[in-house]
Amino acid sequence: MTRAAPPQISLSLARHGLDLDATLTSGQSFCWNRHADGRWRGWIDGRPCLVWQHGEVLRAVGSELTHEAVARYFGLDLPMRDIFASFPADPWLERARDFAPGLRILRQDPWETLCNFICSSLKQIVQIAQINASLRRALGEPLDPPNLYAFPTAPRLARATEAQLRECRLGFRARHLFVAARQVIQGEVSLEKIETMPTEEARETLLRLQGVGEKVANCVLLFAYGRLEAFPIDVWVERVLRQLYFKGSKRVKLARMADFSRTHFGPYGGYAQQFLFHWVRKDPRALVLANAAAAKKPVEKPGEVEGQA
DNA sequence: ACCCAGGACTGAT
DNA sequence: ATCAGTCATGGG
Repeated sequence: MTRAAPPQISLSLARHGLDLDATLTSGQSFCWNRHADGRWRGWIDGRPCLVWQHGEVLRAVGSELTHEAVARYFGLDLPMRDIFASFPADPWLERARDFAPGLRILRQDPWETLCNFICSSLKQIVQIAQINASLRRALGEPLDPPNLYAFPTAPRLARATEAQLRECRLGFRARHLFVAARQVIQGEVSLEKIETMPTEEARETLLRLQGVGEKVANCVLLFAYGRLEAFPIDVWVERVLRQLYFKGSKRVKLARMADFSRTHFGPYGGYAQQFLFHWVRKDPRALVLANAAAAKKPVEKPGEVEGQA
């Protein structure tokens, strides 16, 4: 049986701007593979698709894929002008933003995003992508184009044995994922209800899940629920914050850095965080500059606020 | 061999 | 409330 080829979706990026490569390699999504011709094979709202960019045009093909779904996924409805305008006058942040100004925060499926970040602890980004692919192959529903598998649903993961999960190289994260899946299917946490909750309540709800701490909760809030104030602090962000805003002081505690980040970077702090994260990971000069900043002068007075207001 | 990775959980202070 | 130990696994 033959199907009509799905229509090609085309979106103008003239107003909004987008750097597809930077966005898809910035450690927020783990289901995209870049072809040699520059096209990206991946998933939007659980539907397989192909996406590519020619300058100020974004194109996508995939069955049952809509213009609105693609625009929403890439956050093309966000007020980027306001977001940039809300940033503080901060030379470091400006540098990070200028490194990849087309970096955008995605709006991904909450369940898959939750799973990805439960699996993310003490893993490198490439390994998280490998785990995502393994889970699809081992437990996901096979789709029409062969060798293509949907991400396993919560019931499917809860029905799996912990041994099956460990075969996906999850290690100690297998139990976390297994328990979290049960919590979701038993209604202990409703991923749908989180959608309309105030961010703080949404965060508290996510924290009830096994394997979800502050960092993972903030990643899910930011990369799936569009809560742009959520500010995940992983080892990279912690390092760059410490070096740039606390002069390398090892004694500053994480809670204080989170507090500083919220007030300093403002209502779209999550976006600032993503620019900083991508910058320190991808720009070799970032580490040099950050180290130089940290070497300037260690703090003397522990009570003082180091980061410039 | 050694250190690190988009951390969270547990049990002892 | 804070804090070190521990948890698998693969890359560099």
